[in-house]
Amino acid sequence: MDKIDRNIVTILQKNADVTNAALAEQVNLSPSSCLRRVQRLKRTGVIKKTVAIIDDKVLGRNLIAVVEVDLDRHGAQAQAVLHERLRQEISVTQAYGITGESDCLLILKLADMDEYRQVCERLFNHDKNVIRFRTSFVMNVIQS
Amino acid sequence: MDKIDRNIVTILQKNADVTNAALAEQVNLSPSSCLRRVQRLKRTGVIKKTVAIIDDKVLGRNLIAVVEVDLDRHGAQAQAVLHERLRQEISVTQAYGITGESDCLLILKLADMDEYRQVCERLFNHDKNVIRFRTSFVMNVIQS
DNA sequence: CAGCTTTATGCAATAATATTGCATGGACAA
DNA sequence: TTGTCCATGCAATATTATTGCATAAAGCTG
Repeated sequence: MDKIDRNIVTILQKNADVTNAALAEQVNLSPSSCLRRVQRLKRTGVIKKTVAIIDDKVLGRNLIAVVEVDLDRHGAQAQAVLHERLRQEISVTQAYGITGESDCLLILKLADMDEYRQVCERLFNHDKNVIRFRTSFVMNVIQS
Repeated sequence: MDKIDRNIVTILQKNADVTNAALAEQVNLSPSSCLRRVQRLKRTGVIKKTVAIIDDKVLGRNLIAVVEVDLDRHGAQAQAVLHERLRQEISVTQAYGITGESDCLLILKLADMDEYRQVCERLFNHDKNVIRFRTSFVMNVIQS
């Protein structure tokens, strides 16, 4: 993990569509050396995967919600159930355990309010460990 | 944007490393037809870009912060300045204008507390429009 | 429904790109 | 120095993406 490797991941993080030859030129390496570095970065888990970024509007997932969740018990056992449910839920794009007022922060990408209602039903209303949750909706995306 | 297109974007959203031939097989198309669909999806902006997902730990950006920001004035003019600064700041990975108690929600990916301090300095302390901000730190990533 | 236009499809040829073997040279330790 | 290890570049090769073309399907219009 030297300077060149960091250079490579910085470039691929922004745009993984570049050809190996173009990438090699940007980092001043021959295509073969560059490729072998990329392969190693993938093999060792530095590059976890590459994904396509899809326009949410097109897929009809234009409604973004931010949910703070307060939990009753913080034992590993009690939380594991919720965590698993969060991972199952396709609209939950991010979920963090956080310090401060609340215990969890979720980012949801939803089709509409009806889907929001359904998700809440599944995640919270049936879980006694969830004491309370507060939702804000995203009015404008400044950066993502 | 038919069923096949949706199928394609769903697959590429999870893994953009698949070869065109493999993708074609998964959606029951010939490689050439499949490729032409992918090209169109890119051309029309459905697929915005493809990026490599990098292990944050490796890059030394292991500290995630969630920041809620309260603004004084909500005029477009006053907000534009902050928005631009948010976009400049490399550690700000997401920024949303939201409903509810606060006005903005930020997700920061940081190297350490010192970087957090510096970012706050740059973003908030010099901006009279920022009345208050509250930060939570991520203890564990449940889903991302 | 026939006739027309438009669009998507698959095949095969071609172009572009990724991948590998191999020889060389630099860095480092004994 | 000498030997080992590893990264590098070149050139050959293997994969993969891309395009031209003929055909078929889907819409449209009268």
